[in-house]
Amino acid sequence: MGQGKEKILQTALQEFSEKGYDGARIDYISKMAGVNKALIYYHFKSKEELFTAVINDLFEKAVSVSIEPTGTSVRENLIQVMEHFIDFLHSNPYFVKIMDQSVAQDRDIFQQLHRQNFFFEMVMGMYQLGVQTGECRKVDHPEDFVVSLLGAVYFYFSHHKAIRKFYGNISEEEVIVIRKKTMKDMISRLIFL
Amino acid sequence: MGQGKEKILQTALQEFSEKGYDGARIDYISKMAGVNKALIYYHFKSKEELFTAVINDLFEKAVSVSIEPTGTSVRENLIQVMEHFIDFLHSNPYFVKIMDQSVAQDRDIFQQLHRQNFFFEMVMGMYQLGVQTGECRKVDHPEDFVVSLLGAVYFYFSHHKAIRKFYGNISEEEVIVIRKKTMKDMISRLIFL
DNA sequence: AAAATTAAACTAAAAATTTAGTCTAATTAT
DNA sequence: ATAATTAGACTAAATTTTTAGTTTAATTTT
Repeated sequence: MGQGKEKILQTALQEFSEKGYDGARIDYISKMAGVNKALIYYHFKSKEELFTAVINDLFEKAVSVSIEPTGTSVRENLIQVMEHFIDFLHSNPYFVKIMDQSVAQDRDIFQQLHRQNFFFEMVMGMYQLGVQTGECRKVDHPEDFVVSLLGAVYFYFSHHKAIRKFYGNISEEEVIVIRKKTMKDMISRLIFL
Repeated sequence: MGQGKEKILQTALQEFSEKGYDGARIDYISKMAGVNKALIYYHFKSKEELFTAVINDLFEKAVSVSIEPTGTSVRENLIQVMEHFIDFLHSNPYFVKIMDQSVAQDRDIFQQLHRQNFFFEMVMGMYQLGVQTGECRKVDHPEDFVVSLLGAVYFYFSHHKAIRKFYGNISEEEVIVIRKKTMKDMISRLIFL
């Protein structure tokens, strides 16, 4: 395999994540990737198939970074998982963008990806374990708490462009540190005793 | 004035919010609105201008529902404002959708809308007042707490399609009640003493 | 040799935009 | 009063532009 295919996928990810499926231009991708347009159609049947390939490629690389918490308490593990989530969103801005583009319009490939539920289920499971071990307080609607927590983490990244200014002139790394601290605080106060 | 213009704006809001700017089709808007395509160009110079008109129209109607908390404590007021925010997002699904479409791609009209900051500034101001009156605890990075809270509220609505299933077979109104309760709980535990 | 890649011109369809004109109700001039 | 004029709302059809996708023949890489 030549390096063309990989370059096309990279560039297409960027283009799709910035412009969305409809806004993305094949001509532009070929120009940016420095390959001939015909090469794109040599490797991929259509724009739709290129998009699908981009998504699958992204998920393969993304989910391969799996999450195996190693702490000794539910609290520790939950915080580990959340920090991992924050790091992941921080280092994969295209992931967030293309996710949101695909949610906003609802592209069918998205309905098929069961990985969407994965994170929710995991956090939910950890909470339930915490209730069993007596570490977590019982709440009436844990699913709503989990959704709120995930939203609290996700929102900053998904609306980064609009939100970032509220943090002033510090580096992105510093923001990430603050975010982790806040989330730790939130988790502790919200669902632990 | 004929009823055409209003009908076009309504239909265009729906179309843009569902398909995004690039995915939206003038043909489809005219068909759905039951008007001739040329009428759209009679009222609006271009697709871009129609989009801008839709956004402005939406903001006018949306922000006219202003928020004047009437409680006697910062806590009460903050909760009132948040509940109002939840109600607003609940009853304006197009607003949320078109917001997210416009944030994802960054359409320039969006940078111009100062109303984006409005809600953040208000909540932030209320928190600072709470610190002065001794109702709220001091946190190192209040801006990050406010962003997190807003995210916790917003996320459910922006990712409604993907998230809704976690709540099971209850009515949307019931979910809203739960959401309000959760937010009240979160606010109390997170920033009040 | 086979696979990967380029170049550039091309097609067909889709979508945006324009044109040239109609219809109607209100306003103005006679 | 009534004829002339106007202004706004609207339409049908044509035009222009954009864009995905193709083709062909040649070149480079493995």
